[in-house]
Amino acid sequence: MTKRPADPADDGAAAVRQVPMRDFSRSLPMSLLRAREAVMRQFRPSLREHGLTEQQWRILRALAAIDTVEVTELARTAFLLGPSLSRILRDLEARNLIERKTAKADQRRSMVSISEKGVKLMASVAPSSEAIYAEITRRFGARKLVELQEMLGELERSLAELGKAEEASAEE
Amino acid sequence: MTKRPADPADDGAAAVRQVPMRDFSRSLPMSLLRAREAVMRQFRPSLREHGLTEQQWRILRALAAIDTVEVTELARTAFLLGPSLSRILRDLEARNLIERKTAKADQRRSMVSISEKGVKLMASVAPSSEAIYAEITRRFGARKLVELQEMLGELERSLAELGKAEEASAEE
DNA sequence: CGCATTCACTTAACATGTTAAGTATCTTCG
DNA sequence: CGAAGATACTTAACATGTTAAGTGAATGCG
Repeated sequence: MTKRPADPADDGAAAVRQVPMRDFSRSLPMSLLRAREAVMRQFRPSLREHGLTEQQWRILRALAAIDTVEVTELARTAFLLGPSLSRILRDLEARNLIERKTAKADQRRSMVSISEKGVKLMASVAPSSEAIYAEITRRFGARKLVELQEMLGELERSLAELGKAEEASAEE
Repeated sequence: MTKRPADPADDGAAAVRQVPMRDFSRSLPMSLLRAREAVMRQFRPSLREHGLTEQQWRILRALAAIDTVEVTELARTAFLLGPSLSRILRDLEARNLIERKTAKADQRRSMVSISEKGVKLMASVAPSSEAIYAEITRRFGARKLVELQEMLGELERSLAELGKAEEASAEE
């Protein structure tokens, strides 16, 4: 048992377990993941009843507010990656919930808007969705909710510029 | 007839939709999603260099701390759904990063543990991972980080029992 | 004991996340 | 003008999220 290499460069596989890192369940990504899941768990059943996924609902909501947008801008608004958005728009268009037409000025751009049917679907989902949000707010506390969201925004801003320097210096 | 200029900005963006709901970008799920993405964006490149996804890393971390667990318990610890875990364990086992053997007492249960190779891989990733976490902590502030995590935990607890009553009354 | 239930996973099927490659269009600049 | 580069998507490929169904092994109970 006293067999222990004095050289710190030597790995000593057995020693690894003595460095457990932070308690796993308390890591920030985990906390965020669990919190978000707790929230989304409330919404999913209602959305599902209306045949919508969380992301599809995000897109419809974004479209309802913006009226008409190009795909790239919609991706930023709904916080979806291009490929995901591309697939979802294809499906939503097939279900006639959105409409698409290429911009005249720039044939590359595709302008997206919510359809009449999409508006109606939103109207049928919104009440229950709002009710759930209200209940969450009530349980957690309206003031704390605002405070939490401010902290989340601040965290986001704190990390916004992190990792840009590397790309600039290590481009290939 | 004067041919209308192809400028799309002239249609006046007709009356904004009626029921705007909360500002979309300020919804709680969105705030949580964005914050988590801002954090994970920092870790992914490093993990990727070592051939690991976020979830695979979660599993290895959980295993390193627990030594040996059954799959269901691991799912709870790593916060993964059964099917996802099942697939990932299959792959990690094929890469010899974990080991599996069915429990003697109960043939249904499968006991999972990290392998020697898995331990070494962890040791090679941990330093950079810890450095990134330290930088995030430094940028956001250690105290605020703790505060944020407490709020997240509280939010989670607030919603823990929500939605259980329905199932009890509306079982099919 | 025997059989319906429950349990611990695993498979299946479909949707999204993530990165890389492809395609068509537009822009730039010689 | 015209080829190189930039843009705005779209496809492809692989991994995970999510729900439902399947499989084999315990358990409960008459």
